[in-house]
Amino acid sequence: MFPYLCHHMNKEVRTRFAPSPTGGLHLGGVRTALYSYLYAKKHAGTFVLRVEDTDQTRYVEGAEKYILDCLDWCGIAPDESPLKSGPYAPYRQSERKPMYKQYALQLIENGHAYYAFDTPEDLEKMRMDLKSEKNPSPQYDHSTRMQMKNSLTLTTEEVNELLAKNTPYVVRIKMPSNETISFTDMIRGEINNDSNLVDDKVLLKGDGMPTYHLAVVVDDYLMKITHAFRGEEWLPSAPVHIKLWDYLGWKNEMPQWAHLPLILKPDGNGKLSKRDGDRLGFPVFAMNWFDPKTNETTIGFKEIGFLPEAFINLLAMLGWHSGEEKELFSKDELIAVFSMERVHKGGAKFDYEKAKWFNHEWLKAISEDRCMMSVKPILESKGIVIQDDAYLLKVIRAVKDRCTLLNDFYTQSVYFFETPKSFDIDAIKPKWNDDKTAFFHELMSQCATIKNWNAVELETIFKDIATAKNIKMGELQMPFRIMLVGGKFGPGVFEIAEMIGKESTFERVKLVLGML
RNA sequence: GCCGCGUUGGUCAAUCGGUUAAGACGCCUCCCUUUCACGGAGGAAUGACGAGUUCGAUUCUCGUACGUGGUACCA
Repeated sequence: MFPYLCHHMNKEVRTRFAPSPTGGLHLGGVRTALYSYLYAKKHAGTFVLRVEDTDQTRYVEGAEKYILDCLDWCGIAPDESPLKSGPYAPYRQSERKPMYKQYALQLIENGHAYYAFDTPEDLEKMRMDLKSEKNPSPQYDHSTRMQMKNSLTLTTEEVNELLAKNTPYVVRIKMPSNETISFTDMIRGEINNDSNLVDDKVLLKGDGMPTYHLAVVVDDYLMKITHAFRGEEWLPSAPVHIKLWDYLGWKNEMPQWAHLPLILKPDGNGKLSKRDGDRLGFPVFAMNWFDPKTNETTIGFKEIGFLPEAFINLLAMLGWHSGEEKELFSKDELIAVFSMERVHKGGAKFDYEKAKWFNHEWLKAISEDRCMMSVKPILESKGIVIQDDAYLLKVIRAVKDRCTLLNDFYTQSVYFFETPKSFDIDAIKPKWNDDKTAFFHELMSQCATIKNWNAVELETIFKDIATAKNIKMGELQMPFRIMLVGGKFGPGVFEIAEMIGKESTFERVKLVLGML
């Protein structure tokens, strides 16, 4: 029925995420990886990570490991990667360097590419000479290539001589003239480009490394990639890739393209960047990123207290929608319902409030054990000593609904473990009087004889004394809360008192009484 | 400048020619709660603009505007 689709339908689905190891892993990058992962898993396929480290000048130590760690944390670890080798190794383009040149040469041989010997100065001169108001950025293309120093304008002998003398050169694609280059994008449908407007992109650089354009085509072919997802910023260079697949004779093996919409900054306009996060106070990287060049650490979603479940859930919903009202999806549910037909075309502004809402929902959804596993190390890292997991579990139950991020558990539960370091005295001092001081002394003396310290009994005694002394409960509960918690928050006071025990309760009451 | 892509409430979005134009986040009000949350019930708020096609356009076509991406020996 659709013969042109058959070659894809019969193949094992293979998708890839191909980041450059140049820094922190951005939200948009994780989402590209996530969609690639979901698509592959939905079709029982393979998800590959290929490191695009062809630009040696931008290489950052540690970035590759970091990216793998991020994917791991998100639960979308690749099936094949530099660390988990597979049938198409190596998975680093720098290690694949010897593989690219032959294809560049093949293109030259077939007349679809050419040697270019222009120096950076030559290029600069051409651009300066041709630059005008109408044409602010002149290109190396069909209109200019015959004025440049390349194997199209030089004789074969001249070219061979330059080559023999090891003259630096690049290989450029020779874009065709007067041709409409078309392809079908999974998200956007048919896209057409005028070949005259596309420049002769460099394929092989002076250092022998391929550019992205050559490498992505060669590697997607060699690695048998069937579906290639990438950011929308690649759309303008897609025609170059389309022609490359064609010229290399691999047209029938070309993957289906999907150019994902951009994630935009919440205010104003433009692509979301690390700077926006710094400015607006939210992370844009998946995990903490330590930049060895600046010695600066940028906060990540993980470290600020996001659950990986929530993180991929919110990312999935940023640019995709199931069509139903359900918004909370586990990874497995996403795999089941994900479809490219429901990916949006337009960019989406990132909304941190909504992101936090997802985490809050996930916090409610996960098991108490799971929650404890995540929270315990956070509390311990802040110096809280946890002797009893059963007690921790009770604390978590008591404060869970009040927490949005994992780190909130600290402020919401420190007072269960230690005496508050500060008390919001201003909240009670103005209305304080001797009657109230007497109330608390009476409370302690009556409680001293309690055999079974618990919230119900404490509350009864508390109320009885209040009634006897004719003081409103509200006037007493708040001070009591401040004494135990330090501030105006937390679960019911009597419940807190029961949990921290009689001794701690009295200790804190006396402490604050002394401050009034 | 040129080229590509996009445009439903403040934000994420449903709708695939006929609806009172869903739902969620956020915001506001009320209830619950003598704290902060959770929860519950309500509310305000939307099809960029202009043509055309059609009995009928948010939906299809064209134009305009706006936004965004690209225009490197960076990816």
